[in-house]
Amino acid sequence: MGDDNWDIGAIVRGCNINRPNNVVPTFENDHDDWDFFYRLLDDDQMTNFQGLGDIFSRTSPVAQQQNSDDLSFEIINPTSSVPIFADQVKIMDQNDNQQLLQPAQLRQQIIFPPPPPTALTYVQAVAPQELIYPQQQLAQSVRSTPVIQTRRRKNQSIKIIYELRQEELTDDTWAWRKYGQKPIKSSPFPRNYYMCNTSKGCKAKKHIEKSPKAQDLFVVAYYGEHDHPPPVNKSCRAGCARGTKSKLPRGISIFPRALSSKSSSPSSVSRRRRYRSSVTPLSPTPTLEIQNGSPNKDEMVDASQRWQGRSRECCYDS
DNA sequence: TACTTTTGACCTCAT
DNA sequence: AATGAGGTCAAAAGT
Repeated sequence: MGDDNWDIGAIVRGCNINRPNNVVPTFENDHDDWDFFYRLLDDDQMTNFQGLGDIFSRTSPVAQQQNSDDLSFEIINPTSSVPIFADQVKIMDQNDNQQLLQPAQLRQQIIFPPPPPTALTYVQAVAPQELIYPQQQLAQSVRSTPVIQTRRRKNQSIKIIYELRQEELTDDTWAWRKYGQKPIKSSPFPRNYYMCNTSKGCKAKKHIEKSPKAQDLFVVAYYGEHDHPPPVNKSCRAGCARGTKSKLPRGISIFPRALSSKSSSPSSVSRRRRYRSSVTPLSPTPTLEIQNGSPNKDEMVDASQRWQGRSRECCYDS
C-alpha cells in the first residue's frame, strides 16, 4: 500500500447490467462506495476468490438487454497482478432495500450481457477520477459489461479481462493481427497476442487464452486504447482483416504446456523446423485448438485428431 | 505480391 | 544482482 495510489483493492460499482429478478446493483454516492469497499477490504472481511470468474462466469444463458439503463458489476483492481475480490457486494433493490450478496448469490442473480465493442472506452471511465490513470479518463457515457482492470507492470496500460465463450470471441468490432504467442506459467494453455490491425500506430492490443476452468471459455484481455473509430466493413473486423474465411480471431491456438518438453523459448530449435514438418510426434497429448480454415471453424476440435497429418516437431528434442 | 501467422530470440520488469 | 515470467520483435513460412 503505502503512498502508491494503486494499492487499493477491488472496486465494485454498480452500473449497466441486466436486472434479473429486479435486482439493481447501485450505490448511493461515491463516498459511500468507497467507505463500503474499504470495509470490505479489511483483512477479516475479505476472502479471495479463486478468480474473477467465480463471480463473472456465466452459468446461465445471456439475457437480452432490456434497455440502455441496464446495470452491471465491475471489479477493478488497478494495481496488483493478483486480483483482490470482495466477498460481498451491496445490492439495492427497486424499493431501496439494501442487501449484501455473497458470490453464489451474485452468480444466481446477475446475468451479464455480451461485451459490446466499446467496452474498453466505458471501463476506463468508470472508476472514480482519483483512481483512473490519466490516459484512461475518457467519455463516461458509454455503457458496458463486467470486467476486471489490472496491470502487471508499472508501465503497462490498463488491462481489461473478459471471460467469454467461444462463440462470443466473434463479438469484436476491431480487426486484430496476431503478433505472438507464449506459454503462461499460470495456465496450461498458451496466450495469443494480438494488436489492432485497423489503424497503423494504434496502441490497442489484446490477448486470448483458453480458460482452464471450462472447455468453451476463453480469457480475453484488452490493453490500450484505439485511436480511431471501429472499422465499418464487416469483412475487416475481428481478426478477419484480410478476408472472411473465419469468424474467429485468426490463429488462436491452444496447446497444453505438456506438449513441450522445454521452456517457452527453446533455443535449440531452429526456425526451419516448423509446423507441417514431416515427422509425427510420439503420443501427442490431446489438445484443443482453434484454427482458421478448419472444416468447422467455429468449433473447438480435438487437435489430436489432426496430429495425424501435421506435427510440431519443434516441441520435441531429437 | 502483399499480407498474416509462427516462433525463437530478445527485452523489460517483478521478485 | 540474478533469475524467471511475460511481452514484443522480426525473419521465415504460409495463405
